[in-house]
Amino acid sequence: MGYRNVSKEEKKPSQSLKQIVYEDLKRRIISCEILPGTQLTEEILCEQLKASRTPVRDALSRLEQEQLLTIHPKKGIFVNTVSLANVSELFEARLRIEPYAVQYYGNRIGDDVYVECIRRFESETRKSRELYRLDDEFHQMFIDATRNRYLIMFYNTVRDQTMRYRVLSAMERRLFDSQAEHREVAMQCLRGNWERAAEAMRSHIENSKISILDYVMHQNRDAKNIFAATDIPAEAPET
Amino acid sequence: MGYRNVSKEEKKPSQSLKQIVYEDLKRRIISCEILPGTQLTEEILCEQLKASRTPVRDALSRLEQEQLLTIHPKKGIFVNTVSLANVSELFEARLRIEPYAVQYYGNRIGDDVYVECIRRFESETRKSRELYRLDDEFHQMFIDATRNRYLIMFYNTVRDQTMRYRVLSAMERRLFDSQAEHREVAMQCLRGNWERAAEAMRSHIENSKISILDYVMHQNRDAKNIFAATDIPAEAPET
DNA sequence: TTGACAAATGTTGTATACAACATTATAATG
DNA sequence: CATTATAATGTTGTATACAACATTTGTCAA
Repeated sequence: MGYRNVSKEEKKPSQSLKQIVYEDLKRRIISCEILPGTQLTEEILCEQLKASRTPVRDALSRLEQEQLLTIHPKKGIFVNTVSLANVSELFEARLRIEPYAVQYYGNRIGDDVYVECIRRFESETRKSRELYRLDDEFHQMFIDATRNRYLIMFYNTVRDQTMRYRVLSAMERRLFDSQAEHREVAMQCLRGNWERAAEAMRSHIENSKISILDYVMHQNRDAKNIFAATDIPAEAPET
Repeated sequence: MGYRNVSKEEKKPSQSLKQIVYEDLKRRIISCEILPGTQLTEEILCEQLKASRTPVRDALSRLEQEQLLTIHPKKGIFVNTVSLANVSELFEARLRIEPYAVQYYGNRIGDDVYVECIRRFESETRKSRELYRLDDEFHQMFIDATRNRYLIMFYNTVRDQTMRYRVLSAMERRLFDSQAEHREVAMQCLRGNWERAAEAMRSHIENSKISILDYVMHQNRDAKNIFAATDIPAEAPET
Protein backbone atom coordinates (compact mmCIF):
# COMPACT_ATOMS: atom_id res chain seq x y z
CA MET A 1 0.00 0.00 0.00
CA GLY A 2 2.99 2.31 -0.14
CA TYR A 3 4.65 4.31 2.53
CA ARG A 4 3.08 6.77 4.83
CA ASN A 5 3.23 10.38 3.77
CA VAL A 6 2.62 9.21 0.29
CA SER A 7 0.55 11.21 -2.13
CA LYS A 8 -3.16 11.29 -1.63
CA GLU A 9 -3.51 11.67 -5.33
CA GLU A 10 -4.95 8.22 -5.61
CA LYS A 11 -8.32 9.88 -5.82
CA LYS A 12 -10.99 7.46 -6.76
CA PRO A 13 -13.73 9.73 -8.00
CA SER A 14 -12.35 8.43 -11.26
CA GLN A 15 -15.75 7.21 -12.25
CA SER A 16 -16.10 9.89 -14.85
CA LEU A 17 -15.41 8.89 -18.38
CA LYS A 18 -13.10 11.80 -19.03
CA GLN A 19 -10.92 10.77 -16.12
CA ILE A 20 -10.77 7.18 -17.31
CA VAL A 21 -9.93 8.27 -20.82
CA TYR A 22 -7.29 10.67 -19.53
CA GLU A 23 -5.58 8.08 -17.38
CA ASP A 24 -5.73 5.42 -20.04
CA LEU A 25 -4.30 7.59 -22.78
CA LYS A 26 -1.65 8.97 -20.47
CA ARG A 27 -0.63 5.47 -19.50
CA ARG A 28 -0.33 4.47 -23.13
CA ILE A 29 1.90 7.41 -23.90
CA ILE A 30 4.09 7.07 -20.84
CA SER A 31 4.50 3.36 -21.38
CA CYS A 32 5.37 4.08 -25.01
CA GLU A 33 2.62 1.78 -26.15
CA ILE A 34 2.03 4.82 -28.31
CA LEU A 35 5.45 5.83 -29.58
CA PRO A 36 6.86 9.35 -29.53
CA GLY A 37 6.07 11.21 -32.73
CA THR A 38 2.90 9.26 -33.43
CA GLN A 39 0.03 11.19 -34.89
CA LEU A 40 -3.25 10.66 -33.12
CA THR A 41 -6.70 11.49 -34.36
CA GLU A 42 -9.65 12.08 -32.14
CA GLU A 43 -11.76 9.68 -34.14
CA ILE A 44 -9.40 6.74 -33.66
CA LEU A 45 -8.97 7.53 -30.00
CA CYS A 46 -12.73 7.57 -29.61
CA GLU A 47 -12.91 4.05 -30.98
CA GLN A 48 -10.02 2.72 -28.94
CA LEU A 49 -11.07 4.36 -25.72
CA LYS A 50 -14.74 3.78 -26.31
CA ALA A 51 -15.86 7.30 -25.67
CA SER A 52 -17.16 10.24 -27.62
CA ARG A 53 -15.05 13.19 -28.65
CA THR A 54 -15.92 15.34 -25.66
CA PRO A 55 -14.07 13.36 -22.98
CA VAL A 56 -11.31 12.52 -25.46
CA ARG A 57 -10.72 16.16 -26.25
CA ASP A 58 -10.71 16.93 -22.56
CA ALA A 59 -7.98 14.38 -22.02
CA LEU A 60 -5.99 15.64 -24.97
CA SER A 61 -6.11 19.15 -23.63
CA ARG A 62 -4.72 18.05 -20.29
CA LEU A 63 -2.02 15.93 -21.82
CA GLU A 64 -0.94 18.83 -23.98
CA GLN A 65 -0.50 20.96 -20.89
CA GLU A 66 1.61 18.21 -19.41
CA GLN A 67 3.88 18.33 -22.41
CA LEU A 68 3.09 14.80 -23.48
CA LEU A 69 1.59 15.79 -26.81
CA THR A 70 1.07 18.81 -29.02
CA ILE A 71 -2.14 19.84 -30.72
CA HIS A 72 -1.66 21.59 -34.02
CA PRO A 73 -4.95 23.33 -34.73
CA LYS A 74 -6.80 21.89 -37.66
CA LYS A 75 -3.79 19.77 -38.52
CA GLY A 76 -3.40 17.01 -36.03
CA ILE A 77 -2.28 15.77 -32.67
CA PHE A 78 1.25 14.48 -32.23
CA VAL A 79 2.80 12.66 -29.31
CA ASN A 80 5.81 14.67 -28.28
CA THR A 81 9.15 13.31 -29.29
CA VAL A 82 12.03 12.74 -26.93
CA SER A 83 15.56 14.00 -27.28
CA LEU A 84 18.87 14.43 -25.55
CA ALA A 85 18.05 18.04 -24.81
CA ASN A 86 14.82 16.92 -23.29
CA VAL A 87 16.48 14.49 -20.92
CA SER A 88 18.78 17.22 -19.70
CA GLU A 89 15.92 19.58 -19.07
CA LEU A 90 14.00 16.95 -17.16
CA PHE A 91 16.80 16.04 -14.83
CA GLU A 92 17.81 19.62 -14.32
CA ALA A 93 14.28 20.25 -13.16
CA ARG A 94 14.41 17.29 -10.81
CA LEU A 95 17.69 18.47 -9.35
CA ARG A 96 16.05 21.78 -8.51
CA ILE A 97 13.50 20.09 -6.33
CA GLU A 98 14.33 16.66 -5.01
CA PRO A 99 17.55 17.24 -3.05
CA TYR A 100 15.91 20.33 -1.60
CA ALA A 101 12.88 18.35 -0.51
CA VAL A 102 15.09 15.74 1.15
CA GLN A 103 17.24 18.27 2.96
CA TYR A 104 14.53 20.50 4.34
CA TYR A 105 11.49 18.29 4.61
CA GLY A 106 12.91 14.83 5.10
CA ASN A 107 12.45 15.28 8.84
CA ARG A 108 8.70 15.30 8.36
CA ILE A 109 8.88 11.63 7.53
CA GLY A 110 8.94 9.19 10.40
CA ASP A 111 11.95 7.03 11.20
CA ASP A 112 9.80 3.96 10.89
CA VAL A 113 9.13 4.88 7.30
CA TYR A 114 12.83 5.11 6.55
CA VAL A 115 13.42 1.78 8.23
CA GLU A 116 10.72 0.24 6.09
CA CYS A 117 12.20 1.79 2.96
CA ILE A 118 15.63 0.38 3.71
CA ARG A 119 14.20 -3.02 4.39
CA ARG A 120 12.39 -3.04 1.07
CA PHE A 121 15.39 -1.86 -0.89
CA GLU A 122 17.39 -4.73 0.54
CA SER A 123 14.91 -7.43 -0.28
CA GLU A 124 15.75 -9.10 -3.53
CA THR A 125 12.65 -8.66 -5.54
CA ARG A 126 13.32 -9.57 -9.11
CA LYS A 127 10.16 -8.18 -10.55
CA SER A 128 11.11 -4.90 -12.17
CA ARG A 129 7.49 -3.84 -12.14
CA GLU A 130 7.59 -3.92 -8.36
CA LEU A 131 10.96 -2.20 -8.16
CA TYR A 132 9.73 0.61 -10.35
CA ARG A 133 6.81 1.14 -8.06
CA LEU A 134 9.05 1.30 -5.01
CA ASP A 135 11.29 3.72 -6.85
CA ASP A 136 8.43 6.03 -7.73
CA GLU A 137 6.98 5.98 -4.26
CA PHE A 138 10.32 6.73 -2.66
CA HIS A 139 10.86 9.86 -4.71
CA GLN A 140 7.27 10.94 -4.41
CA MET A 141 7.43 10.64 -0.64
CA PHE A 142 9.91 13.48 -0.33
CA ILE A 143 8.08 15.73 -2.72
CA ASP A 144 4.84 15.20 -0.84
CA ALA A 145 6.63 16.01 2.39
CA THR A 146 7.07 19.59 1.19
CA ARG A 147 3.28 19.92 1.25
CA ASN A 148 3.71 22.48 -1.46
CA ARG A 149 1.02 22.06 -4.05
CA TYR A 150 3.04 23.78 -6.75
CA LEU A 151 6.13 21.69 -6.26
CA ILE A 152 3.99 18.57 -6.15
CA MET A 153 2.16 19.54 -9.30
CA PHE A 154 5.39 20.33 -11.07
CA TYR A 155 6.98 17.10 -10.01
CA ASN A 156 4.03 15.14 -11.34
CA THR A 157 4.67 16.43 -14.82
CA VAL A 158 8.39 15.83 -14.67
CA ARG A 159 7.96 12.38 -13.18
CA ASP A 160 5.61 11.26 -15.94
CA GLN A 161 8.04 12.42 -18.58
CA THR A 162 10.87 10.59 -16.88
CA MET A 163 8.88 7.39 -16.99
CA ARG A 164 8.80 7.51 -20.77
CA TYR A 165 12.57 7.36 -20.88
CA ARG A 166 12.63 4.59 -18.38
CA VAL A 167 10.47 2.47 -20.64
CA LEU A 168 12.34 3.37 -23.79
CA SER A 169 15.75 2.63 -22.40
CA ALA A 170 14.56 -0.41 -20.48
CA MET A 171 17.28 0.07 -17.93
CA GLU A 172 16.77 -3.12 -16.00
CA ARG A 173 20.36 -3.20 -14.86
CA ARG A 174 20.26 0.32 -13.59
CA LEU A 175 17.43 -0.65 -11.27
CA PHE A 176 19.66 -2.42 -8.79
CA ASP A 177 22.24 0.35 -8.53
CA SER A 178 19.27 2.61 -8.11
CA GLN A 179 18.00 0.66 -5.13
CA ALA A 180 21.37 0.89 -3.45
CA GLU A 181 21.41 4.63 -3.94
CA HIS A 182 17.93 4.89 -2.51
CA ARG A 183 19.05 2.98 0.52
CA GLU A 184 21.89 5.42 1.01
CA VAL A 185 19.45 8.34 0.95
CA ALA A 186 17.13 6.68 3.42
CA MET A 187 19.99 5.82 5.76
CA GLN A 188 21.31 9.35 5.84
CA CYS A 189 17.78 10.53 6.55
CA LEU A 190 17.50 8.05 9.37
CA ARG A 191 20.68 9.46 10.90
CA GLY A 192 19.41 13.00 10.51
CA ASN A 193 22.25 13.93 8.17
CA TRP A 194 20.01 15.99 5.96
CA GLU A 195 22.77 17.58 3.98
CA ARG A 196 24.33 14.26 3.18
CA ALA A 197 20.91 12.85 2.38
CA ALA A 198 20.35 15.67 -0.06
CA GLU A 199 23.77 15.07 -1.57
CA ALA A 200 22.98 11.37 -1.91
CA MET A 201 19.75 12.19 -3.68
CA ARG A 202 21.57 14.62 -5.93
CA SER A 203 24.12 12.07 -7.04
CA HIS A 204 21.40 9.47 -7.42
CA ILE A 205 19.56 11.71 -9.84
CA GLU A 206 22.78 12.55 -11.64
CA ASN A 207 23.49 8.85 -12.06
CA SER A 208 20.04 8.22 -13.44
CA LYS A 209 20.52 11.06 -15.86
CA ILE A 210 23.89 9.73 -17.00
CA SER A 211 22.46 6.28 -17.42
CA ILE A 212 19.69 7.51 -19.67
CA LEU A 213 21.87 9.91 -21.62
CA ASP A 214 24.36 7.13 -22.14
CA TYR A 215 21.67 4.87 -23.45
CA VAL A 216 20.18 7.49 -25.72
CA MET A 217 23.55 8.32 -27.23
CA HIS A 218 24.57 4.75 -27.85
CA GLN A 219 21.30 3.37 -28.98
CA ASN A 220 21.77 2.61 -32.61
CA ARG A 221 21.17 -0.92 -33.83
CA ASP A 222 17.72 -1.68 -32.51
CA ALA A 223 17.05 1.99 -32.49
CA LYS A 224 13.62 2.69 -33.76
CA ASN A 225 14.14 6.30 -34.71
CA ILE A 226 12.43 7.14 -31.51
CA PHE A 227 14.92 9.61 -30.27
CA ALA A 228 14.58 12.68 -32.36
CA ALA A 229 17.30 15.20 -32.93
CA THR A 230 14.71 17.88 -32.70
CA ASP A 231 13.12 19.10 -29.58
CA ILE A 232 10.03 17.89 -27.87
CA PRO A 233 7.11 19.88 -29.16
CA ALA A 234 6.30 17.58 -32.02
CA GLU A 235 6.29 19.41 -35.28
CA ALA A 236 3.54 18.89 -37.73
CA PRO A 237 5.04 17.37 -40.84
CA GLU A 238 6.22 20.29 -42.90
CA THR A 239 4.67 20.52 -46.30
CA MET B 1 8.76 45.75 -26.86
CA GLY B 2 10.45 44.20 -23.88
CA TYR B 3 13.98 42.97 -23.49
CA ARG B 4 15.80 40.58 -25.68
CA ASN B 5 15.73 37.00 -24.58
CA VAL B 6 12.19 37.51 -23.56
CA SER B 7 9.63 34.75 -23.87
CA LYS B 8 8.38 33.94 -27.29
CA GLU B 9 5.14 32.91 -25.71
CA GLU B 10 3.38 35.85 -27.20
CA LYS B 11 2.05 33.49 -29.80
CA LYS B 12 -0.58 35.07 -31.93
CA PRO B 13 -2.35 32.08 -33.39
CA SER B 14 -4.85 33.15 -30.79
CA GLN B 15 -7.52 33.40 -33.39
CA SER B 16 -9.28 30.38 -32.04
CA LEU B 17 -12.23 31.02 -29.81
CA LYS B 18 -11.05 28.67 -27.13
CA GLN B 19 -7.78 30.57 -26.88
CA ILE B 20 -9.57 33.90 -26.63
CA VAL B 21 -11.94 32.56 -24.01
CA TYR B 22 -9.05 31.06 -22.07
CA GLU B 23 -7.02 34.23 -22.03
CA ASP B 24 -9.99 36.40 -21.20
CA LEU B 25 -11.17 34.27 -18.31
CA LYS B 26 -7.65 33.86 -17.00
CA ARG B 27 -7.16 37.62 -17.08
CA ARG B 28 -10.36 38.17 -15.16
CA ILE B 29 -9.31 35.73 -12.47
CA ILE B 30 -5.74 36.98 -12.16
CA SER B 31 -6.87 40.58 -12.04
CA CYS B 32 -9.43 39.59 -9.40
CA GLU B 33 -12.19 41.03 -11.51
CA ILE B 34 -13.62 37.67 -10.52
CA LEU B 35 -12.90 37.32 -6.83
CA PRO B 36 -11.39 34.26 -5.17
CA GLY B 37 -14.08 31.87 -4.00
CA THR B 38 -16.58 32.90 -6.62
CA GLN B 39 -18.71 30.18 -8.07
CA LEU B 40 -18.85 30.17 -11.83
CA THR B 41 -21.28 28.37 -14.04
CA GLU B 42 -20.60 27.40 -17.59
CA GLU B 43 -23.85 28.96 -18.71
CA ILE B 44 -23.03 32.41 -17.35
CA LEU B 45 -19.51 32.25 -18.71
CA CYS B 46 -20.92 31.40 -22.10
CA GLU B 47 -23.00 34.55 -22.06
CA GLN B 48 -20.21 36.78 -20.78
CA LEU B 49 -17.56 35.40 -23.07
CA LYS B 50 -19.92 35.01 -25.99
CA ALA B 51 -19.07 31.46 -26.77
CA SER B 52 -20.63 28.06 -26.52
CA ARG B 53 -19.87 25.56 -23.80
CA THR B 54 -17.20 23.70 -25.74
CA PRO B 55 -14.52 26.41 -25.77
CA VAL B 56 -15.56 27.53 -22.31
CA ARG B 57 -15.12 24.05 -20.91
CA ASP B 58 -11.78 23.81 -22.62
CA ALA B 59 -10.64 26.99 -20.92
CA LEU B 60 -11.95 25.83 -17.56
CA SER B 61 -10.04 22.60 -17.85
CA ARG B 62 -6.79 24.43 -18.49
CA LEU B 63 -7.36 26.90 -15.68
CA GLU B 64 -8.04 24.06 -13.30
CA GLN B 65 -4.69 22.53 -14.16
CA GLU B 66 -3.09 25.88 -13.48
CA GLN B 67 -4.59 25.88 -10.02
CA LEU B 68 -6.69 28.95 -10.65
CA LEU B 69 -10.00 27.21 -10.15
CA THR B 70 -11.43 23.87 -9.07
CA ILE B 71 -14.12 21.90 -10.82
CA HIS B 72 -16.32 19.88 -8.52
CA PRO B 73 -18.02 17.31 -10.73
CA LYS B 74 -21.73 17.89 -11.05
CA LYS B 75 -21.55 20.52 -8.36
CA GLY B 76 -19.90 23.60 -9.64
CA ILE B 77 -16.80 25.54 -10.53
CA PHE B 78 -15.10 27.66 -7.90
CA VAL B 79 -12.32 30.17 -8.29
CA ASN B 80 -9.58 29.07 -5.95
CA THR B 81 -9.23 31.04 -2.77
CA VAL B 82 -6.03 32.58 -1.53
CA SER B 83 -4.43 32.10 1.84
CA LEU B 84 -1.33 32.66 3.90
CA ALA B 85 -0.25 29.10 3.30
CA ASN B 86 -0.69 29.63 -0.36
CA VAL B 87 1.55 32.70 -0.42
CA SER B 88 4.27 30.74 1.31
CA GLU B 89 4.04 27.89 -1.13
CA LEU B 90 4.20 30.23 -4.08
CA PHE B 91 7.26 32.08 -2.94
CA GLU B 92 9.00 28.93 -1.85
CA ALA B 93 8.53 27.67 -5.38
CA ARG B 94 9.92 30.87 -6.82
CA LEU B 95 12.95 30.67 -4.56
CA ARG B 96 13.68 27.21 -5.93
CA ILE B 97 14.01 28.57 -9.44
CA GLU B 98 14.74 32.22 -9.81
CA PRO B 99 18.02 32.66 -7.94
CA TYR B 100 19.23 29.51 -9.63
CA ALA B 101 18.34 30.88 -13.05
CA VAL B 102 20.17 34.12 -12.30
CA GLN B 103 23.28 32.42 -11.00
CA TYR B 104 23.74 29.83 -13.71
CA TYR B 105 22.10 31.31 -16.76
CA GLY B 106 22.39 35.05 -16.24
CA ASN B 107 25.49 35.02 -18.41
CA ARG B 108 23.38 34.07 -21.39
CA ILE B 109 21.89 37.53 -21.33
CA GLY B 110 23.84 40.30 -23.01
CA ASP B 111 25.41 43.17 -21.10
CA ASP B 112 23.46 45.60 -23.22
CA VAL B 113 20.27 44.05 -21.89
CA TYR B 114 21.35 44.58 -18.31
CA VAL B 115 22.33 48.17 -19.08
CA GLU B 116 18.91 48.74 -20.56
CA CYS B 117 17.24 47.17 -17.54
CA ILE B 118 19.14 49.39 -15.15
CA ARG B 119 18.27 52.45 -17.17
CA ARG B 120 14.59 51.61 -17.09
CA PHE B 121 14.55 50.89 -13.39
CA GLU B 122 16.03 54.29 -12.74
CA SER B 123 13.60 56.24 -14.85
CA GLU B 124 10.80 57.58 -12.74
CA THR B 125 7.77 56.18 -14.40
CA ARG B 126 4.79 56.71 -12.19
CA LYS B 127 2.44 54.48 -14.04
CA SER B 128 2.22 51.31 -11.98
CA ARG B 129 0.82 49.50 -14.97
CA GLU B 130 4.10 50.10 -16.73
CA LEU B 131 6.19 49.20 -13.70
CA TYR B 132 4.39 45.92 -13.31
CA ARG B 133 5.16 45.07 -16.88
CA LEU B 134 8.85 45.84 -16.42
CA ASP B 135 8.83 43.76 -13.27
CA ASP B 136 7.29 40.76 -14.99
CA GLU B 137 9.61 40.95 -17.95
CA PHE B 138 12.67 41.21 -15.76
CA HIS B 139 11.87 38.05 -13.87
CA GLN B 140 10.73 36.22 -16.98
CA MET B 141 13.99 37.06 -18.72
CA PHE B 142 16.02 34.93 -16.34
CA ILE B 143 13.64 32.01 -16.47
CA ASP B 144 13.66 32.05 -20.24
CA ALA B 145 17.44 32.10 -20.17
CA THR B 146 17.41 28.60 -18.71
CA ARG B 147 15.80 27.43 -21.97
CA ASN B 148 14.26 24.68 -19.92
CA ARG B 149 10.72 24.10 -21.03
CA TYR B 150 9.72 22.55 -17.73
CA LEU B 151 11.07 25.34 -15.60
CA ILE B 152 9.47 27.88 -17.91
CA MET B 153 6.14 26.10 -17.80
CA PHE B 154 6.28 25.84 -14.05
CA TYR B 155 7.18 29.48 -13.62
CA ASN B 156 4.24 30.51 -15.78
CA THR B 157 1.84 28.94 -13.35
CA VAL B 158 3.52 30.38 -10.31
CA ARG B 159 3.81 33.80 -11.88
CA ASP B 160 0.13 33.98 -12.68
CA GLN B 161 -0.77 33.06 -9.13
CA THR B 162 1.57 35.70 -7.79
CA MET B 163 -0.17 38.32 -9.88
CA ARG B 164 -3.43 37.68 -8.07
CA TYR B 165 -1.84 38.67 -4.80
CA ARG B 166 -0.29 41.72 -6.34
CA VAL B 167 -3.69 42.93 -7.38
CA LEU B 168 -5.34 42.06 -4.09
CA SER B 169 -2.80 43.75 -1.94
CA ALA B 170 -2.37 46.68 -4.31
CA MET B 171 1.18 47.15 -3.17
CA GLU B 172 1.87 50.39 -4.96
CA ARG B 173 4.49 51.44 -2.47
CA ARG B 174 6.34 48.19 -2.71
CA LEU B 175 6.81 48.80 -6.41
CA PHE B 176 9.56 51.34 -5.93
CA ASP B 177 11.59 49.28 -3.49
CA SER B 178 11.12 46.49 -5.94
CA GLN B 179 12.66 48.47 -8.75
CA ALA B 180 15.70 49.26 -6.65
CA GLU B 181 16.14 45.58 -5.87
CA HIS B 182 15.84 44.73 -9.53
CA ARG B 183 18.52 47.25 -10.30
CA GLU B 184 20.79 45.59 -7.79
CA VAL B 185 20.30 42.22 -9.45
CA ALA B 186 21.00 43.64 -12.88
CA MET B 187 24.12 45.44 -11.68
CA GLN B 188 25.59 42.32 -10.11
CA CYS B 189 24.87 40.49 -13.34
CA LEU B 190 26.60 43.18 -15.31
CA ARG B 191 29.66 42.76 -13.12
CA GLY B 192 29.58 39.02 -13.54
CA ASN B 193 29.08 38.44 -9.84
CA TRP B 194 26.61 35.67 -10.40
CA GLU B 195 26.51 34.47 -6.83
CA ARG B 196 25.78 37.94 -5.56
CA ALA B 197 23.22 38.40 -8.28
CA ALA B 198 21.49 35.22 -7.19
CA GLU B 199 21.62 36.38 -3.59
CA ALA B 200 20.12 39.72 -4.60
CA MET B 201 17.32 37.94 -6.40
CA ARG B 202 16.76 35.73 -3.40
CA SER B 203 16.39 38.62 -1.01
CA HIS B 204 14.24 40.46 -3.52
CA ILE B 205 11.82 37.56 -3.61
CA GLU B 206 11.94 37.25 0.17
CA ASN B 207 11.05 40.92 0.48
CA SER B 208 8.15 40.55 -1.89
CA LYS B 209 6.93 37.60 0.10
CA ILE B 210 7.18 39.49 3.37
CA SER B 211 5.37 42.44 1.88
CA ILE B 212 2.46 40.32 0.77
CA LEU B 213 2.34 38.24 3.93
CA ASP B 214 2.38 41.43 5.96
CA TYR B 215 -0.50 42.81 3.98
CA VAL B 216 -2.51 39.64 4.19
CA MET B 217 -2.10 39.40 7.94
CA HIS B 218 -2.97 43.00 8.65
CA GLN B 219 -5.72 43.46 6.16
CA ASN B 220 -8.82 43.91 8.24
CA ARG B 221 -10.95 46.99 7.75
CA ASP B 222 -11.47 47.10 4.03
CA ALA B 223 -10.95 43.40 3.98
CA LYS B 224 -13.44 41.74 1.78
CA ASN B 225 -13.24 38.26 3.22
CA ILE B 226 -11.08 37.44 0.28
CA PHE B 227 -8.33 35.78 2.17
CA ALA B 228 -9.58 32.46 3.33
CA ALA B 229 -8.24 30.57 6.26
CA THR B 230 -8.65 27.44 4.25
CA ASP B 231 -6.38 26.32 1.56
CA ILE B 232 -6.57 27.00 -2.11
CA PRO B 233 -8.56 24.24 -3.68
CA ALA B 234 -11.89 25.88 -3.27
CA GLU B 235 -14.27 23.69 -1.37
CA ALA B 236 -17.72 23.18 -2.60
CA PRO B 237 -20.12 24.60 -0.02
CA GLU B 238 -20.57 21.86 2.52
CA THR B 239 -24.09 20.68 2.95
C1' DT C 1 5.40 16.63 -68.34
C1' DT C 2 4.18 20.51 -65.91
C1' DG C 3 1.28 23.78 -63.80
C1' DA C 4 -2.85 25.60 -62.02
C1' DC C 5 -7.22 25.10 -60.44
C1' DA C 6 -10.93 22.66 -58.34
C1' DA C 7 -12.94 19.10 -55.87
C1' DA C 8 -12.71 15.66 -52.32
C1' DT C 9 -10.99 14.18 -48.06
C1' DG C 10 -9.17 14.47 -43.39
C1' DT C 11 -9.00 16.78 -39.09
C1' DT C 12 -10.09 19.76 -35.50
C1' DG C 13 -13.27 23.77 -33.89
C1' DT C 14 -17.82 24.97 -32.33
C1' DA C 15 -22.61 24.62 -31.07
C1' DT C 16 -26.25 22.25 -29.01
C1' DA C 17 -29.34 18.57 -27.34
C1' DC C 18 -29.89 15.32 -23.95
C1' DA C 19 -28.33 12.36 -19.83
C1' DA C 20 -26.80 11.92 -15.13
C1' DC C 21 -26.17 13.46 -10.82
C1' DA C 22 -26.65 16.80 -6.80
C1' DT C 23 -29.22 20.05 -4.44
C1' DT C 24 -33.18 22.36 -3.08
C1' DA C 25 -37.96 23.04 -2.60
C1' DT C 26 -42.41 21.09 -1.86
C1' DA C 27 -45.82 18.36 -0.09
C1' DA C 28 -47.60 14.57 2.42
C1' DT C 29 -47.61 12.06 6.75
C1' DG C 30 -47.05 10.96 11.57
C1' DC D 1 -44.20 20.85 14.16
C1' DA D 2 -40.93 17.52 12.57
C1' DT D 3 -39.72 14.03 9.07
C1' DT D 4 -39.69 11.75 5.21
C1' DA D 5 -40.68 11.11 0.42
C1' DT D 6 -41.08 13.18 -3.92
C1' DA D 7 -40.76 16.43 -7.34
C1' DA D 8 -38.41 20.43 -9.42
C1' DT D 9 -34.34 22.80 -10.40
C1' DG D 10 -29.50 23.61 -11.20
C1' DT D 11 -25.15 22.07 -12.91
C1' DT D 12 -21.91 19.47 -15.20
C1' DG D 13 -21.04 15.06 -18.16
C1' DT D 14 -21.55 13.06 -22.67
C1' DA D 15 -22.78 12.43 -27.45
C1' DT D 16 -23.29 14.14 -31.89
C1' DA D 17 -24.14 17.19 -35.87
C1' DC D 18 -22.26 20.64 -38.49
C1' DA D 19 -18.70 24.40 -39.64
C1' DA D 20 -14.08 25.84 -40.78
C1' DC D 21 -9.76 25.08 -42.20
C1' DA D 22 -5.76 22.28 -44.16
C1' DT D 23 -4.21 18.84 -47.10
C1' DT D 24 -4.37 15.77 -50.74
C1' DT D 25 -6.02 14.18 -54.93
C1' DG D 26 -7.57 14.56 -59.44
C1' DT D 27 -8.51 16.91 -63.72
C1' DC D 28 -7.58 19.67 -67.49
C1' DA D 29 -4.99 22.71 -70.25
C1' DA D 30 -0.61 24.44 -72.11
